[in-house]
Amino acid sequence: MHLEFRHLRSIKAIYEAGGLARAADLLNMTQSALSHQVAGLEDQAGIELFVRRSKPLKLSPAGVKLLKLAEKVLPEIEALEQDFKALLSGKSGRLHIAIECHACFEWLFPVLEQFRHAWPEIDVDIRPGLAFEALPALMREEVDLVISSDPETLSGVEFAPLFDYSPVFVAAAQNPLAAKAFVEAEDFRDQMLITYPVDRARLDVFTELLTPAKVEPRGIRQVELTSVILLLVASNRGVAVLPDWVLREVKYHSDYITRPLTATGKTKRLYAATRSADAAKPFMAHFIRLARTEPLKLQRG
Amino acid sequence: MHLEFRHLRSIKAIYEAGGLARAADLLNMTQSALSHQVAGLEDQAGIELFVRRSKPLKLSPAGVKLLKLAEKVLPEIEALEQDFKALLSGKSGRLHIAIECHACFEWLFPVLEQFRHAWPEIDVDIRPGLAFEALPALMREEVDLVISSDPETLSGVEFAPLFDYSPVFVAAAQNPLAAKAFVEAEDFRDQMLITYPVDRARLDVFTELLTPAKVEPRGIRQVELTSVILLLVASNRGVAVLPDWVLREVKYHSDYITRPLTATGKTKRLYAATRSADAAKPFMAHFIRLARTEPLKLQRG
DNA sequence: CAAAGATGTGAGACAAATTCATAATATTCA
DNA sequence: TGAATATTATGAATTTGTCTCACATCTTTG
Repeated sequence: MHLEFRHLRSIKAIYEAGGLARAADLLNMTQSALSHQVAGLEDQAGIELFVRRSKPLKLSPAGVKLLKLAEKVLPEIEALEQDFKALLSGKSGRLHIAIECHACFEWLFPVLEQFRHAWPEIDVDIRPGLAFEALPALMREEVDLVISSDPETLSGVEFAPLFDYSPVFVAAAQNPLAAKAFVEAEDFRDQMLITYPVDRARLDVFTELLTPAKVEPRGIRQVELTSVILLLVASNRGVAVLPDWVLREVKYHSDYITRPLTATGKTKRLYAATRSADAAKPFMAHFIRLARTEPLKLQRG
Repeated sequence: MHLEFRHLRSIKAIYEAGGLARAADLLNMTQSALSHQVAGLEDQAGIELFVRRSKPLKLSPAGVKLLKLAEKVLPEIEALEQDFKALLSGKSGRLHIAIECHACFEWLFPVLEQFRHAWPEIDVDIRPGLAFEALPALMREEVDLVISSDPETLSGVEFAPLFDYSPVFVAAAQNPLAAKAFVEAEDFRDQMLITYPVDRARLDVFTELLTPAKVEPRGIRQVELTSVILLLVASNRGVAVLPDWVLREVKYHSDYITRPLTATGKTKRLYAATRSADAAKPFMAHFIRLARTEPLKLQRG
């Protein structure tokens, strides 16, 4: 049976108009075409849709079923067209975010909470699966925004600066390094280092300090959750380097000490990467604005 | 936007097959045709349905919405086709019954109760609106079965005999006519006659007795409900003539007397009229079988 | 970087839907 | 009942749109 929407529209029109000729008018076609169409459909379905004994065509039982279907399905199509309009106008859309920096959860959640409030139609999601390369995924439209601290010049991708942060050393209060005003690469040589379970290239300790100085810590332990890292640090099972916004609560806690990396401290900048085509969209702009201002509040504590 | 089922099927196939070429196979057409179709649809909708940066075609947000629609709508079409098959095979169908004889409710309800049990798929209804001529309505397929006591030779319509019944006179026990062993036309001359509110031609009292004898009762009161008629009769506000199956409960009740019409009694036969095309359908045959046997149980009390 | 794999494009073949003109049929009203 | 009116059906010609074929273009992969 080769049913098409055209047929549903026709059935509905014939029912509502109460006759072929009037229905044909509604559908902007000739009465003849409608007659052919109905005949063809009845032929295909092998069942009569109308009772022809009386002249103003009347629906048969099968016709009634078809009409019911039409009345259920046709509105759904119109709804879809509305959805598409919303997508085009930018009220609706998708914002799937890939984060390269593991600790970004901390400030991203509050930002997303505010964002969802302002843009309820947008399909928001975070893809923490760092299993894939984020920027290629962005270009393949698998994700729509990438949080990264390494801007690249890439055609079709724009990097918007978000905010600066400092990777900060954190250790237990009883750790010998508490005596120092700041830490250097050499200080890690006899420390157990706790990191997120990601590649070294994405960990500030290594990119900013250890790799350039060719220093290897005594050991490395990979832990997924920020709160667990802090737990282990508190009991002096290791030390860690985390972004300042993560350490805001810990900073004045007596169990911990926090120290800058090197005498001057290190500063890094986070960026939001989006496809150029999306960059102009209002909801994207709004998200980036939020991601610029909200984390600052966290950093200030 | 000129969406068609074809497009829904295509979207679904492309999604499931994970690529144009494989999907085209599934749909029994060339990859090229599918490509054209998708391109055309995207053009119409003015929105891209697929992400083309990566080669095994991937759905865009709009495409996902379309897919969702497809997954909702396509099963409904298949369900419809099943419905049609059921209609054709005779498992499903419509049985709208027109009754010319008003008192038939009494035996029709029990019959329908049994019938609905056996044929739950059949759309059963009673059309008591005696405002219309039943047989023309049958031919126009507005109803599917007519209960009548006047068979006619009509092409395309078949009359199946159901059962015989007697129109029986009923009056209050204190009515003077209680003294008689049977009633005749003349006996009605000074009685208030209670009837259903239908044409005289459809009332047994008139067709069998009064009209041939040219007797007019003292008065006529039209009442819709059988139980109300019996109520009025009990309080001697009038007399009535009702089919025997209606009087089964009343027969041995001390408030009432029942008497045959004329010395020999009158006998009439009820018929079920159906369109010849429907007569062979199993559910019709079953209904008629029930309508032959069930009322007898009522008549016997 | 070349081969393999996948999608896009354009012209022509083909099928299906539509139109026009007109026939057939049903309904209405006198 | 029969003419007038309204409604649906039919057939041939035409238009529209879809599909196929052949080939170009682009991506991915080893």
